[in-house]
Amino acid sequence: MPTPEPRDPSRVARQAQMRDQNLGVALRGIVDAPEPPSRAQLAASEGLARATVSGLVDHLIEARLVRELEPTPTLRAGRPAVPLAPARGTVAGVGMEVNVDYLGVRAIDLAGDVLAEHVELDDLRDAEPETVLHRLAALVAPVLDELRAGGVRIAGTALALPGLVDRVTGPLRIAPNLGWRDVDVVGALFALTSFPPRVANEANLAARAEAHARRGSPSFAYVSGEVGIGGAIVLDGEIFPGRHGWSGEIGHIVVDAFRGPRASDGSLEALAGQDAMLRAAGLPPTARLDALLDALAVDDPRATAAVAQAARALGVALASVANVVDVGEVVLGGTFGQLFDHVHDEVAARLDELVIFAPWSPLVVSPARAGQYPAMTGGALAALSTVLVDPAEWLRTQA
Amino acid sequence: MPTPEPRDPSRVARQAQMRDQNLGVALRGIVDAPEPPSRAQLAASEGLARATVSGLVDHLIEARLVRELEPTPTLRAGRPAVPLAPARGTVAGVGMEVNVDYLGVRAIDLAGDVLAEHVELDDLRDAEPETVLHRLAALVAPVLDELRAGGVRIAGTALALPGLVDRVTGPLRIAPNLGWRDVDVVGALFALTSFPPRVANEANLAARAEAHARRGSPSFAYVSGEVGIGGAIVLDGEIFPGRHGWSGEIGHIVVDAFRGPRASDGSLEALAGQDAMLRAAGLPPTARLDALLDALAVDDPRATAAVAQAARALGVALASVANVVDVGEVVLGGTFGQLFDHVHDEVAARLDELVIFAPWSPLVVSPARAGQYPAMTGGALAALSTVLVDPAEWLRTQA
DNA sequence: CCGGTTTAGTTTGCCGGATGAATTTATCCC
DNA sequence: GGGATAAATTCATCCGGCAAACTAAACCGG
Repeated sequence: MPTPEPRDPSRVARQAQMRDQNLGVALRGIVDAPEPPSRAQLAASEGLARATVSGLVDHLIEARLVRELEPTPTLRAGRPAVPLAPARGTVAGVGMEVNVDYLGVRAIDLAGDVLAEHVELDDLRDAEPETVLHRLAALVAPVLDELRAGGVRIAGTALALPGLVDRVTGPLRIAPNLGWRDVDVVGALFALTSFPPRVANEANLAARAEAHARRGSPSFAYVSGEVGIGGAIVLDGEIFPGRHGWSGEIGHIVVDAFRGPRASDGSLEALAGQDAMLRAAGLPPTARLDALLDALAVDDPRATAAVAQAARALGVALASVANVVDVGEVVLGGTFGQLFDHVHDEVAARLDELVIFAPWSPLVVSPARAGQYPAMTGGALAALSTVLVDPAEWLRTQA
Repeated sequence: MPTPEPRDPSRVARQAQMRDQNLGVALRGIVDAPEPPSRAQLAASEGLARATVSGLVDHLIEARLVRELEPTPTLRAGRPAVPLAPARGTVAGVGMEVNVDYLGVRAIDLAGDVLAEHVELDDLRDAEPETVLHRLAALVAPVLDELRAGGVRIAGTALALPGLVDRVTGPLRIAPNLGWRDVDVVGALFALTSFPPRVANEANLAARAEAHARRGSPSFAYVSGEVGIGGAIVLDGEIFPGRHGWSGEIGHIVVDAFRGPRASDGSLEALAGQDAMLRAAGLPPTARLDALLDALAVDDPRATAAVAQAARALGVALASVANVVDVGEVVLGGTFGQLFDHVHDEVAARLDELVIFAPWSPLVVSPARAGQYPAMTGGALAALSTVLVDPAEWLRTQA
């Protein structure tokens, strides 16, 4: 007899799962709601019976994932509703980031409040991974201790890196701008913080923060212009991960295949990366983005031409993305967020010209609004999502 | 009071849905299995209790969606298992296609057998949509009548078109190579066949057939080289639809942004479309692909160069796709399937060179194997999927 | 101040459906 | 013919969502 290969059993419905699933529905309904909903509103909006919701909410309150607010005085007749909101300071997701110019931590609770944050600015190019990870651990460990001392449960930790991270097996594959390659980041950090972190691409996590900042399950392509150019695809508020978490590598799109001997000479990163722009603008490679912005402010012709050329490449690359994954909005973050006013028109023009569905569904180009160090926020949110996706399962692991 | 906006209630679990959902799990378990499974195997592989599966299977047999096969003589002790297989000739999906050179119908049952098929070859460029749809209806109507007379229930119909179709609202937006624009295809065909067809992009449906032919939920980027160049992204056996069903427009990827006055002069379709290849090979634009193949067979230098150039553009475009959506396999269909031996090496080389994750997860380039007119097959499968996704719901609509 | 009205939340009995154990069925093997 | 073995069915149980009844807490009008 052929051994009955166990297929993915996630699709089957069991009653044991039913309650777990609805617990998640209730929790997300409360966390994602624009206004604190009452039990009755929740029942109506999710299509569950009031009795069912009451039981679920009781469970969530007992688990300190949800709290009841004071009934607000309403002018209507009837018993006043008890508004429900995510609990504050009871669970934290911890986002960490190592990037070319800095490293840091940020802890966020279910209500979205920042509970702790530390950033160290430093040039980390070509620093030893081991050294850097020790520094990071030294930054993170006290945060974790302090949170736990305050009764905060740690939902998890997540590290953002500017490189290719294998979602399935964990190790960092390559981070060109850090000079890292095949580093077992998960193992190292686990040893140092006794927490197994998720590790993910910086742009993917930044896009997650961006999606969160925009509420309501938006869909967009996110471009993160740092030293390299990363990106991510967001669909209905969810990061599109691909098989290994290697999706969204927009910087490696080739927009000029016949430019140099190697096809990669025509990649977006080669044409519109920070180094390329500075060089084309006639600035020294050690210059920072501010220098370019200053030059643009005084209408320096070389700077203007450099940015125009980069914007054209960016617009063409993003048009390809839109044609392939059918997203209707493009969000420019990092460098391109700062250069937004200088690139917007060209990017929008290329999208209008090249995206086949533009006549029926015009594309929108907007700047990122997730604030500073979005990848740290996104990492914290990713860690918290463990709780939000299946609170019942998470509570069992905590007990 | 703010009206409680009804959110997407699909996530909540109710017991009424539980049985429906598991009925689908059981049916798909039988249809997708490589070998006809017994009730006991099904229970083991899906993680359901044997009692549960028995009940579900009884229901499916009664609904004529599943049949019991003769127990095969096995040499083991114990009561022999009753193998279960999809029923034959009880339900049909009907796929239709209008393309530049032909139009046709194909009806397929749950077992994957072709129950009926008709194709008419003709040059349909610039033909009136109304005329063509009448011809199609004249081809389809007798098929539907005949099937129904034989007791076959029609799960649905689906039409493949070489253009941009709005998944949400229905009408064809634009089919450049047919010369159609903003045609209400659904309404017209509904009036003619009294069936509301799904309408979808030809490449997306062809990719669906390709995924079906490869069993086991493969992930790949599909390229359909017809007169234009279409494509689709397949993830875990599912077509990636995008918001409107407009994803996978690989032909509109720009690989040479600085080639001509318009950026679209450097699109893949402009560089590697059938017309472009024929022109570059020095063949008249009225020539067909066979002429190019003949020229290649005798090592004609212009033909060889033309195909090499096209293959380079194709490889570069597909590398961008792989970088953005993290797929590990590329399937070449249509023209590129016929040219497979002449383009494979160049495409594979560009992927190896440009896809950032290639060193850790090498890319595979393979020819399509879904047979002739894959979009017709894909359309039939798409129609059948209504039954497979939620058999209980479908049975209710039939009653 | 009190009864009526309205809305929120809880209690209660019911019911559908998954489940595991026990039972029946059908085969092989000695 | 009597185990042994495996498949399929039967049956009592249990879990959890549900509708309806009920309680709670507000407003309002007299």
